[in-house]
Amino acid sequence: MTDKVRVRFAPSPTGFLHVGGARTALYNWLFARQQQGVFILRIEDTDMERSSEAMVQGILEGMHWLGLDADEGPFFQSTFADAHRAAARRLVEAGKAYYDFTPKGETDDKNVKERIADRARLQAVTGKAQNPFRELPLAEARQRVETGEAAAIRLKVPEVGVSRFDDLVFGPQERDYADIEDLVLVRSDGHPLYNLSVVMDDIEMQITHIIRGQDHLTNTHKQILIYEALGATVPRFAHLPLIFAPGKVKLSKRTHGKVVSVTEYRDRGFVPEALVNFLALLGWSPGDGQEMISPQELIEKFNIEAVHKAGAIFNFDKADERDWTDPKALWMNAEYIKTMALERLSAMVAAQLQKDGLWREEYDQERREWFTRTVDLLRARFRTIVDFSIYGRPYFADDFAFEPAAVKKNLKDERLKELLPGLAEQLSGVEAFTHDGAEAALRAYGEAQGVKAGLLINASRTALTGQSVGPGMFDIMVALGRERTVERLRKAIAVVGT
RNA sequence: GCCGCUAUAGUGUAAGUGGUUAACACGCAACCCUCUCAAGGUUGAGACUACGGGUUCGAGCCCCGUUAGCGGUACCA
Repeated sequence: MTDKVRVRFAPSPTGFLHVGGARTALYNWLFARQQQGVFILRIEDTDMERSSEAMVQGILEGMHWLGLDADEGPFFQSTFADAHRAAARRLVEAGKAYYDFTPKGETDDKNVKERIADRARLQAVTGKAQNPFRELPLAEARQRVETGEAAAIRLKVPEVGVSRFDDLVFGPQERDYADIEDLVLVRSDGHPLYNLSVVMDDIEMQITHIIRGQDHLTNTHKQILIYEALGATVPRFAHLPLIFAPGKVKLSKRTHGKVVSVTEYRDRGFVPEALVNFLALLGWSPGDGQEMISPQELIEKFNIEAVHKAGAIFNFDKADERDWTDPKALWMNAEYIKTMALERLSAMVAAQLQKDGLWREEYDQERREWFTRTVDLLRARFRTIVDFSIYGRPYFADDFAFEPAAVKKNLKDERLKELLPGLAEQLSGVEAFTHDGAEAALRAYGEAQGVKAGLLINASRTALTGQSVGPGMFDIMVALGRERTVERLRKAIAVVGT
């Protein structure tokens, strides 16, 4: 490896980072880090109408959150439009491209796909005519352009032969030149088109490996033609299988909502490494069955040639609030929450509580240890950081709601109106308010009252947290402390039997 | 229409150069733990490897065909 690896992630400025784009960015980043190469970010804003600073912000935010910081950039493709136009003109001068004076056709109301098919069917009978301007003498063409006549610039594609390249993921690819039209490089209004722009920029930025979505696979042949016309070295290509929504349909924000946006994962309590881990495994695996892989390990183990060829489905159920995104991603996030360093988790939870107005300065002062211990107690059954604010609310705040189902299940027994205050009384008299101390007191009280301990325990859980599930009851009591425990047990009689 | 890519349980992935009951994870179900479960443990259901041929003693793996899905095909990116 003599030349330093240089890769780029080149998204359109759509206002947010798409999970598919995030995976593409991730694979580029992994490859760059592994090869000690350079990772570049370039915004493909050729389509001027669709771009603005704000549209780029979401992408930057998403990448930064995931930890995929670029070594160079962001660069903006539109900045280089003049160079692209100049290159196209050079190709014309060199006889590798030509001016096409055909008036720009009217676009009817049919969709693109239909128009293309119609034209193809027509050509099947007519026979494909060669562009009449392809062989127009250069001097004549130049003169017409100088008089102000509008002309697009098209690349001259060889009439016979095949184009070949070896894709790192998809293997050997070939395409007949006869199947490739003389592509437009620059529109008649002077606007350089995508295929020219990417190639020019990739040459300029000395990109060695182009890692991108499979939707660019067949067009790669066209781009190679441009590289060759320009006399540039053709880089290596690695196309990535697409990520689909359930039903193998295109994953789009329009139809699938925010699940496709990376910042949504941040906002809904994902640990960035968890999403990175999940995304990495969507189309690639280390082969040894390992699933929990840190970014550092990913860098070591990642192998572009082991990337899958078949598209993957990003599984989620729009109707299910709990499974708002892929269940496996959620599971993975829960694993990270369970196993990550407690200090870091606590910091993330603290930020979340601050955001939701549940934070108290003392959690970082005299109750710091309590706070960390509580986070540790709760993390076993939470799947996102946001869960700490929602399901963890009773632990961090005194105003919390009673879940109707929990009340119905655990606070139905009318006897509880007497038992709960009684239990509160008992607990306030316990000398050591510890897990075992509280348990002993509760069981003794249950026995004295002739009720099963389970009734009191389950009722207490709901009385203390409003929920029917959670950590072991006595752990909850200790976490809340004697005072709050006693108070909540007494107040809960208001909801008994409701 | 034409060109191309792909095809292993519901989902994500395994199964070096063809070799035994197709493995793992998520999800799902049941059971256990028991004070709850959305935690933990155990077990289980779920795939005639898209379909049809062929080569072979033997095919998820090789060959041919079919089908389906997807992508491309544009003065979109």
